Amino acid sequence: MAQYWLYKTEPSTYSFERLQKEKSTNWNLIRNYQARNFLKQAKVGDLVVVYHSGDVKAAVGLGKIIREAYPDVDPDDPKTEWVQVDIQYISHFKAPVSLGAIKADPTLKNMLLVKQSRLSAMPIEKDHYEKLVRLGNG
DNA sequence: GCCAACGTTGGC
DNA sequence: GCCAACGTTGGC
Repeated sequence: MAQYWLYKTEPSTYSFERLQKEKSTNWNLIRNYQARNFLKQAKVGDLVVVYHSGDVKAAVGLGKIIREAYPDVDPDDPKTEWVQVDIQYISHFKAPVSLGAIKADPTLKNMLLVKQSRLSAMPIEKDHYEKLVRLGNG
C-alpha cells in the first residue's frame, strides 16, 4: 500500500517546474535528522505532494518515489549518513493549494506542515493527501 | 548530560 | 526585516 509524503522545497533552490522539465530528479541535500528518517521510509510508488515554501507557500503538485533512499554524502560531513531519494514528476495541481487554504481547512490544518513548519519532508495521511488533491484539482 | 548561545527555516 | 520555533554547538 502506498504511503503519502509532503516534500518541501524553496523554488529558487529547486522548483517543481524544474522537476517537470527534468521529468525526475534526486531529492537530496536534506540535512535534518527527522526529515532524513522520513526519506528512509519512502518506498517506490509512494506519492509525494510537493510544496513550495518562501514567496509561494502552496502545495503545487504531485510526484512519486522511483528510487528508495540511497547515500547523499556531504563533503563537509562525510561521516553522517544523509540520504536522498529519486522522485518522478506526475502533475501540477490545476490550482496551487495555498498555506492559507490549508490552514483554513479543519482537517488539513492538523498536518505537520502547519504544526512543524521547519520540517522539509514529512508523512501525510491518506485523507490529507486526498483532500489536497481535491482542493488542487477541483 | 545540561543548557545557553547561536544558526536556520519559513511565515508574517 | 523581524521573529517564532526549532535544531545544533560547545562550554562546563
